[in-house]
Amino acid sequence: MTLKVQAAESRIEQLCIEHGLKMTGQRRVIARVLSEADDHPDVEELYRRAAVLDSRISVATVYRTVRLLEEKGILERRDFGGGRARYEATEHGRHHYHLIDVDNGKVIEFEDPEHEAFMMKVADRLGFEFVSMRLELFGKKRQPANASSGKTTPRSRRKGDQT
Amino acid sequence: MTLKVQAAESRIEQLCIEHGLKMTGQRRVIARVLSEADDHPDVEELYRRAAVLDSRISVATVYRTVRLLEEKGILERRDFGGGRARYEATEHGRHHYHLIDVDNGKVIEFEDPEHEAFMMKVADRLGFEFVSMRLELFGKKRQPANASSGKTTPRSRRKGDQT
DNA sequence: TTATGTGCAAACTTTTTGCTGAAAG
DNA sequence: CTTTCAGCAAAAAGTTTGCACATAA
Repeated sequence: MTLKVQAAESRIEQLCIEHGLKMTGQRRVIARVLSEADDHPDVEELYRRAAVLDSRISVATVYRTVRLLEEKGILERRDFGGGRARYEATEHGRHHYHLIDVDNGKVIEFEDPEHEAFMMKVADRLGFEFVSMRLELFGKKRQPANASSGKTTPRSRRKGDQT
Repeated sequence: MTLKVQAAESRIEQLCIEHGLKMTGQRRVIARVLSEADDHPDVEELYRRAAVLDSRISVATVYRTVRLLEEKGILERRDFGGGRARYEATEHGRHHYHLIDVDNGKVIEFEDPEHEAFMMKVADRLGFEFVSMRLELFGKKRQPANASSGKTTPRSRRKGDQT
């Protein structure tokens, strides 16, 4: 009987294995960071989090891994405005979508259960096999009938967006 | 009576004027290029088209203009994968969406009349005022039951995508 | 006439890559 | 043992910006 000494494989690591990827220490760490993320980190942020678990990791590796996993369909790239790509694990069946607050870049997730099925039908009707989709909604927070409109509202594309 | 010698203002130029923008020669040209585009040009492409109409224009100006028009809500930025931002005029009411062929980057447009109304409701329910949305569907062309599977299929992100 | 826009080239930011040593299978 | 991966630093790609001149209103 083999004794399991290491922490169980993370969900993303599982998927990597299923896709036949060679599991290096670095990939395992990045996979774990991704599995534990419940937000939409960009490469910098993934790198930061990975470096905490294992400092002998480089940004280049994070870039290469993230690209690889995207090609395998394990990760999805998002663009919420802000100049850098952000990533989240692909969820099959239980898709969620994003509402981005244009004033501060904050991201709110929402669901629409019928949506994915509908999009698969659209793809099918156009002669395509569904691979993935993105739905991004941009909005401004509605003020709850409170007046002070002289706020310093950042308007242009900013670099450090949240969530 | 004033004689109109110049070509009529382009649709985008109209919008610029309505937004109180100073109309320089360059902006007029870019506005026209945008008005006449029925695809999703990136900055390079806009620059190329604009340079045909007026060669004393620079890429920097195209970047600045495109950014300005996006901030004014006249243009919308898209990311179809391929590393550069692509632009199209905002359409109010008659939104269309994009299906991207993951194998060759080609973009097909499709409509869904109920969709925008539904998204406005979602935004509203979450306490936001609808600003804009993006919907991108990625798919692989379904082979019409014809077998030859040994094709040289480009897989990674390529730089010169179509449409 | 004044505020704003433009061209140019340099700077910046994000992402990719060539090369050499390392490690997975 | 062979093939693929990682680190590093250099380069590429896309986009922004400072400055001096030009131009719209």
